[in-house]
Amino acid sequence: MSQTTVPVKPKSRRQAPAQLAMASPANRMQEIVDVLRDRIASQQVPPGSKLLEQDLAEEFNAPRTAVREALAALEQRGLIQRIPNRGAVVMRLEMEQVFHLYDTREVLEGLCSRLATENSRAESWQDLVEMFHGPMVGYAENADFDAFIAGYELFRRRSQTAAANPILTQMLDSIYEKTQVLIRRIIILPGRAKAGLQEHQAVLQAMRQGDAAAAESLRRSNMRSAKDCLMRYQKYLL
Amino acid sequence: MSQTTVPVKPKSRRQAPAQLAMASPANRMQEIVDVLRDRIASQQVPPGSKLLEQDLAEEFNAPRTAVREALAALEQRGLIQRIPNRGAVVMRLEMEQVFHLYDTREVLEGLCSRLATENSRAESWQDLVEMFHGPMVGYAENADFDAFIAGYELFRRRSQTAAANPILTQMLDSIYEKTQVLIRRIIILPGRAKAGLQEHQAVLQAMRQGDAAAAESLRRSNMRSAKDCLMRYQKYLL
DNA sequence: GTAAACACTATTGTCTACAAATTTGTTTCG
DNA sequence: CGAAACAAATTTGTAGACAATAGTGTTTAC
Repeated sequence: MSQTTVPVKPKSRRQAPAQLAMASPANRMQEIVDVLRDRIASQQVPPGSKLLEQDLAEEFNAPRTAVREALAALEQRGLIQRIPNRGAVVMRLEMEQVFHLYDTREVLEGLCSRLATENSRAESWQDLVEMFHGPMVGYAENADFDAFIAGYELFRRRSQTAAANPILTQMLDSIYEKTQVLIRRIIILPGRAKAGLQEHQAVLQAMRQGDAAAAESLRRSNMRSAKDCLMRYQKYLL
Repeated sequence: MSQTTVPVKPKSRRQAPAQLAMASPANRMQEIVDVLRDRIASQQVPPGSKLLEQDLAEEFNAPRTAVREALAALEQRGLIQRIPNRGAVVMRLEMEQVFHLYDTREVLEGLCSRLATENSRAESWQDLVEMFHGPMVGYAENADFDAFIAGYELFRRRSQTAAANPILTQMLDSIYEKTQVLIRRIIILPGRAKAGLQEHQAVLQAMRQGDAAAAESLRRSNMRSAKDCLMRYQKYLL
């Protein structure tokens, strides 16, 4: 009664073609955003670089308007900075900001581990437990960082999926896309790979036992440890 | 040496007019975003309403392009939904999403209280302690919800400022602008105002004593308590 | 009388042209 | 020879026009 019904009219006169799953406004623009996002995150385009609208328009065979919208999106995500009549430059991340990112990431990752543990059966983590006690040990010892990082990302993806919280996922992703480049630099620091491995093992053990509180606490410790390492060696990094 | 220098040229030939503090691309567009944000957050425009580009363009005396950019920004912030050739509607928040928001908010508010405590002198919270033991008690008893909520917001602002973490601030704001309407509905629930007041008093006491860990823990309890209240009375709310 | 087919209207999406501002290059004066 | 002033070119910002698509109303056939 008091429920003010939606102005949406479900009067199905002509069936909708049922292809609603597409990108909202322009799939063209979204592609530009994705490509630029990858380039920035992987530092193919270094921080401080200028992004010219016309160049991008020619490269993507798109009108300048589409590029403009893409740049607006990237600005909102904090990946580029646009100065009024001077164009867009790739955001440079200062050490201070990195610390802010890691402080925030700490509590979000903790939440993610907790929710993942609460929402899924304890046995479902068995394969990851085995992976982090098996192959991952080898990757760490042999300094096979690509495989090692891939393991980390599998853990993250699985955790996020199990946590089943879109808001959380979105926020974590917005942090990842800014700090992605740092992971490769942290992992090569003295003792970091081994420490990270052990910490992940501890988190996974808690998850395997269904101990959500421990999983959260251990994951947060893990993030703090990574940040500490970052602080100790910051002069060698940025 | 290995430091790839920026393509930015600090060759100061003609001094910049030093008015860099303005909104990035178009201050016109930003205004439209802000106004629409307020209307949506305060539900002057109810969920499910259609937003017509032309109407908005006329109202703001702006070209449709500007309105379009504003809508794109609002979509990215999750306040509206744009369906390909059908326009933009104000996002409706489902109960499930509200719970996701509160789970995430819990850990972020906890972090905020902890950082605020760590970064500022313990004495600096004295005035808020007094406010929450003085005037705020009266507001709660007399059901003066506007003043009560204003007190809450002062606490939040002060905490955020003291925490001094832009990333955190941004994420909390993005949660606030979605749940803002709920606060007025939660506060009137049986016993909620009084419980919230006591919980805030506890958090402030911890902050006043410089106990950052306790502040974080108590703030998280506070958020959980609010969420519990929300769950218990959800059938009366959304 | 109901349902499909057609035409019309309204709204969104895309593109091009023009205006404003900034940077770069050149010249001139001390 | 260096610094300021001027001019040209590049680049961003804005606006409006055109095209495409979805929704609505009307007609027509069974």
